[in-house]
Parts: sequence; structure tokens; C-alpha cells
Amino acid sequence: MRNTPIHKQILSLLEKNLYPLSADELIYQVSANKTTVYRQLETMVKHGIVNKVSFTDRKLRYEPSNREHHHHLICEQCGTIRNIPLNETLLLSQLKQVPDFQITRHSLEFFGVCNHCKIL
Amino acid sequence: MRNTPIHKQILSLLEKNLYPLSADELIYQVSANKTTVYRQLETMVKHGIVNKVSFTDRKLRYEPSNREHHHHLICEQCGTIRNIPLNETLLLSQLKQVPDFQITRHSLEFFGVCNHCKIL
DNA sequence: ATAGCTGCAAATGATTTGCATCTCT
DNA sequence: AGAGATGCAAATCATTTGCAGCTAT
Repeated sequence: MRNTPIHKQILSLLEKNLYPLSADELIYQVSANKTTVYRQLETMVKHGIVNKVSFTDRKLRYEPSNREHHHHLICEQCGTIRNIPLNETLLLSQLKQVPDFQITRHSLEFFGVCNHCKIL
Repeated sequence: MRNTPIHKQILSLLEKNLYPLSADELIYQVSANKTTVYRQLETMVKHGIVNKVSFTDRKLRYEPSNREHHHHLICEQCGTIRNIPLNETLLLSQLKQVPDFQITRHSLEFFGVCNHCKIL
């Protein structure tokens, strides 16, 4: 992974913003071709410095992977994203209520490798 | 929401399968135009009988909403999805290990309405 | 009768690919 | 030098929309 100007720009934008950014939000601000932005993001994901997150609006979003463990609150009306540092021992109670936000549903996905694939 | 043949077919497929189905998996099996399948799914979501779930592969998936509360294990190599009925008090320990599956990451999203939108 | 379905073709929008050129290390 | 990065145009893939005709209730 090379430390090119575009690489720096993208990383700095991802770090500056508190919430995950979609590719188009980056393309809008970075002086590079959109293909390059997508490719740079993919490179960063492959190298583990950026995480890809997905909600239900069919856009992928990206955020630095070195951020303290947290989750997201997404407003289904305006799409605003808020980070929520989640003390996991408090998960059960938080599932019901978070200040200034009415949770209607949540989604939890685990990703990894199944036994079948691990053997291959 | 009308009880049409296509509606029945789709609902029955969603119920028969233990894991969320993508639109193309349904289109493959239902004798209807793909547009119709998408529209029927949207109708079902709107009426609350089906939930939309999204992983990071840019396809949306659908499952009946009356299923017992659960989450998903997605193999990042073969894409296989497994349901995991999650006793939430056990969440903390489960985040680390589940039988026959090596969890590398998870994603938890909360959806709802932010205070700003609730006021409008 | 009529609001809600359906089909087909075409449009959209996010993301990806091919290919030629450039540039970090 | 050579692997990785970039730009542009075109392709892909999932999903959506327009419009005209159907059909449950």
C-alpha cells in the first residue's frame, strides 16, 4: 500500500469524519477519479486499516478500523448516522433505549469463516 | 395487501428457508417477473410481515418478521448464512465464540428515529 | 368499481473492469 | 525496474420506474 496523495486525502477524510462515509461523499471531496476512490478504499479494506459497513440503502460506507469499538444509530427518516460507543455489558438495556433516539429495530451480523471453509 | 398467487409463493419460500433470501434467489424460483418480485417484497416490508437485511455484498435479503429474535453468521469465504438465536445475556461471550464458526468481526446497527425527525 | 397487482422495457445508481499510463519505493 | 496507483470509458449488477393492462375484494 503506497502513501500517495490520494491515499492520504481519503484516509484523512475518513478520520476527520466521526461517522462512516459513503464512496460518493468521498468522491465529492477528493480530487481523484471515482474509480480511483473505490479502488483505494478496497485497498485500505484489504490492508485492514478501513472497515466497510452496510446499512439497507445499498451504499457501502467506510470508516477507519482503529476506532474504538462502537456501533451506529441510523435515523430511518433523515439517514443521519450517530456513533454509539457500546459498553457491551450494557447492551441489553441499551437495546431498548438510547438518549434522543427511538430505536425501532437493530441488526447484528457476525462475519467470519465457517468450519467447512476453514478446512479447505 | 392482496393474497395473490405470487404473494403466497414468495411468502411460502421465505418461510420455508431458514435464512434470509436475496431477490434473485426468489426470482429464480417464483413464476413471476422480477419487477413483481421486488414490488411484492417491498409491499411485504411495508406491511411489516417481512424484514429486509443487508450484509456487505450489496444485495438485500428478506426473511419473515415473525421469526424468533435471532442474528446471522455469514461466512466471508463461501457466503453461507446461519441463524443464531441469540440469548442476549450471553452476547458478550458469544461475540468471541460460536460452535464451528470463527468470528472475525461483527456489525451491529440500530435503526430508528432521531429526536430531530421525531419533532417534525 | 377501484385500489392494488402484474409484466415488459427502459432507466437509475452504485460499483467494477479493461486497458493504457504513471509513480512510489 | 517493477509492483502498485491512477484516469477514462464502458460494462455490470441490483434495484427502480413508467406505463398499460389485469384481478382480488
